[in-house]
Amino acid sequence: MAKKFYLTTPLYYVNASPHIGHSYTTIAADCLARYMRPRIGKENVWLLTGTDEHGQKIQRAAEKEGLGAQEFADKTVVRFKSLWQELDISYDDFIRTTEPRHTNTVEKVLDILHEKGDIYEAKYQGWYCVPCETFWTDSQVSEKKCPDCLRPLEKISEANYFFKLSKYQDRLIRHIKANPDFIKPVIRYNEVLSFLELNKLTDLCISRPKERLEWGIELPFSPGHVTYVWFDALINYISAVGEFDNQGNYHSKWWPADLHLIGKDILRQHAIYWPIMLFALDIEPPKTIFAHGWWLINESKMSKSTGNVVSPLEISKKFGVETYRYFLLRDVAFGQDGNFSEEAIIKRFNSDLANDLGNLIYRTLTMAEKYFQGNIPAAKQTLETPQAKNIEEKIKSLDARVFDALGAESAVNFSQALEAIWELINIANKFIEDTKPWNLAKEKKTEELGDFILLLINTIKEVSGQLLPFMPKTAEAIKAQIRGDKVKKGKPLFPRIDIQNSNL
RNA sequence: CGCGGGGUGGAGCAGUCUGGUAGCUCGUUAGGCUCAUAACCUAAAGGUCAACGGUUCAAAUCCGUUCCCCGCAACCA
Repeated sequence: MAKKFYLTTPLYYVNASPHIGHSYTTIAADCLARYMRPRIGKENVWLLTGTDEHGQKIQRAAEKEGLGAQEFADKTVVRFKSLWQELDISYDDFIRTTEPRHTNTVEKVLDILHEKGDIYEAKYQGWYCVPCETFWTDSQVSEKKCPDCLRPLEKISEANYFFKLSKYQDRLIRHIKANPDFIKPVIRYNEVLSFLELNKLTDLCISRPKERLEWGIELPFSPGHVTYVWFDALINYISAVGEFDNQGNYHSKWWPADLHLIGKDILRQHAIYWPIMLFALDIEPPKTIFAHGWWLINESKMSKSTGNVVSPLEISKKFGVETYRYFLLRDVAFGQDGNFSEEAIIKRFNSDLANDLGNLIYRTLTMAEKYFQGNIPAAKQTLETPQAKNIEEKIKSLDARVFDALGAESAVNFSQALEAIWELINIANKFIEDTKPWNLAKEKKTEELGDFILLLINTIKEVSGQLLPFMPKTAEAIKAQIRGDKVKKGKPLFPRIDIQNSNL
């Protein structure tokens, strides 16, 4: 396993409230960080998240509310931070693109690349919609009308700065081919590679004139321009954990990032722009970029215009944080799209959490209290059944199976890890049925009964340990019921949701 | 003829590379059991594996054709 683990979420754009997609990436990242910490040492894991606060949309949104851009960002960033608190996100650092540590680094990067000749000035032609204050490229426009408001456009030409993506295209292709784990899952790897092989990259426009956009980081070599979103935002991954020296060399104990977790919608920026920026800066690219899928709402893409945006806060309040985390990480294989609905959550909750996990704990502790007055029986080695042996083996091998799914170099598969945990839970439930403890009790076979209970308790302990990164509070709640050599049954952890009789 | 992914019992998926009795979860039905949150356990029903054609002793799996769905197609967080 790696000696250090630096992982990131994207910087979320603060023009609106966080939605389920933001929470998905962040919960996944948190789960991985929690998984890695005990394994390689807390001090060797660094989880970075943060907010992207520059750009036109924020400037506009601020104006709408009669606030300054910074003021507006300050207000929105709180929504993200408090959501992360609610969802038990254990980030190590939270960076905002308006912080000096970031803006300084961006300026430095711009200077270095400008001096090197990888950023150059050029005329830029396109169409401008005066009422919308929006710039459109030729390819976006048809019949000289604004795609948004359909009003006539003005042809404009302005000077802007461009970054030489094209110069590094071949190198990027070589890098991708030499590093099969660079972009994951495979479908995204192929998508990026074939895109690069079939298209010639055009240089990236990285500036906006201040007359059109004021809210951004000024280009050090052209005070009339600010840099444009992606060039600003991506740099956070290095600005948060290191610095450039006077010779323009970057130093960081964390870089290269081990994993950038992103949504598939921002794959191109991360898999093409970002590594090329790093090539130009002579910095090693990240080890892996993993693009996960989307949550669809009633089979369709979540969007503000259709009004089907799901609030993570609302769902976690309704079903519990632990349920929310579990559902997102379990219901679809990481990388694929999923369908989000309350029905789907309830189904998972009832079958996995209430019936399988919750019930296993509850029935086991009930027996421990009923037959042994809450004492965990000492081992007597009387259980020799194949089922018992099987469980013992499964307990021993669970850690490795979860590791294969989650910790191994090329795997980030939360649902597979959870499936492995649930396999043990299900075997334990069957084991109870097969052993028939109620008969052992009637026949006064106390030693067997004791060994049986002990094995179940050991199962539950292992399960709760493995569950920790996914559902930290649940793991704690389970531990609280099994302390030392005593058990103390609490209320059911996941009381079944009765759809008919609930007001959900 | 742009590139790519996919169409498998009611739902969601695995299996396709390395052909050989079609598997998992949920749902449905029947039974069992009582430690348990109407839970748990067992069993059953249900699929011509999109269609057609080919290769083969044998195809969901290989080849060809057709139909359908979904991503990506340059600055969009």
